[in-house]
Amino acid sequence: MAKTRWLSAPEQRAWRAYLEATTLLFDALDRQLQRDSGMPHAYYEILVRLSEADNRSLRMSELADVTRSSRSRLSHAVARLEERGWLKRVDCPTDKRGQIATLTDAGFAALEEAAPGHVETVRRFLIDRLTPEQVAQLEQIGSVVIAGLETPECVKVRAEDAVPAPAPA
Amino acid sequence: MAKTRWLSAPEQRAWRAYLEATTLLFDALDRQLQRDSGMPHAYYEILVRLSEADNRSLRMSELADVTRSSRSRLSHAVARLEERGWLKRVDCPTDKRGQIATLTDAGFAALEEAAPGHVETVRRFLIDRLTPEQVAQLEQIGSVVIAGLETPECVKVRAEDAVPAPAPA
DNA sequence: GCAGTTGAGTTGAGCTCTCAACTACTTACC
DNA sequence: GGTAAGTAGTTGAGAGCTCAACTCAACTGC
Repeated sequence: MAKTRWLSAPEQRAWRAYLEATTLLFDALDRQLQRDSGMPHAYYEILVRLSEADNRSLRMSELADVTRSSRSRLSHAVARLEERGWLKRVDCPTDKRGQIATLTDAGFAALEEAAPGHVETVRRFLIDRLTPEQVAQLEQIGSVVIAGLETPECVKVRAEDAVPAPAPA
Repeated sequence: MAKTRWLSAPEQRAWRAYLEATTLLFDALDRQLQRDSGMPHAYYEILVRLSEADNRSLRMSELADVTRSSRSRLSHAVARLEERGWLKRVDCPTDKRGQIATLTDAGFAALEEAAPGHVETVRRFLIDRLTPEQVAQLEQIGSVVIAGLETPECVKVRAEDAVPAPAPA
């Protein structure tokens, strides 16, 4: 294995600031949603994505893709959400292996109830603290990272092996 | 309650890009560490912070602060790490309520073993994808968010109430 | 038309994290 | 110096997540 390329001082500072900020922020968001709406953030995301889809419905695998969730995590989560009556699952007519998750009216109502407090928290702890330039920078940085992690090659790596391959320059 | 200030289009894009990138990245980091070193990222952070401290030791509450962890989470985590022999706890001589966590040689060795693969992954999926300007921007953004979440007022809010108070402008 | 393989989704065990309750000690105040 | 309030840390129950194993359906090639 090649000699480790440790992080430089500026890189280290950036990584730690990002890590700490994100830890604090995500914890705060999860706590707010859990307390005020009785759901973790991951569940909120599922409701949001379903609410935006045609017929408020998505195949499980599409839902997993857009929420950046593993199949297993989604399967567990959807089971819980179905127990609460916030969505229901029906068989896919064109592919008998498939399941389609549909947001119920109760689920939509729960989302409408939860959204204002959540958005307020996102604003308060993130967006409203940044300049418009920083908002744009954050989008740019996020996009680059997403691109790096969703190529077929990296999806594979993510799933099974992160050994330093001849990384794309 | 005041009318909700929804996110503008650029704000929404930035928030979602950040959220998705972070979800993917943190999942990838956790998976790499779990697979190659048998520990979650939170445990790695604990080992890192102890290794940097004087005498490789910190009070539980200081360790909780620097790792941005709740007391409870840290207490559970330290108990697991102690079972593995990676650290040990001793009573604090000056405050009988206190406990001091100390990294053992085995813990230090585990960290040395884990670090290269972890740093490689951070580089590969984050740092090496960014320009030096973006690295600096990320540090700036992170610092602003941390500052907003660690003021006494917000610590309190985080802990008990995120209702839209007359937020600092 | 029938193996073998791939894809969709689920399940259960094990682990981490959260929340709330609790013990034990310390500090402040009178 | 004794009580009240605050601080340090732990604990247990409950919930969500990960990993690996599994079922069932759809392709693929012959």
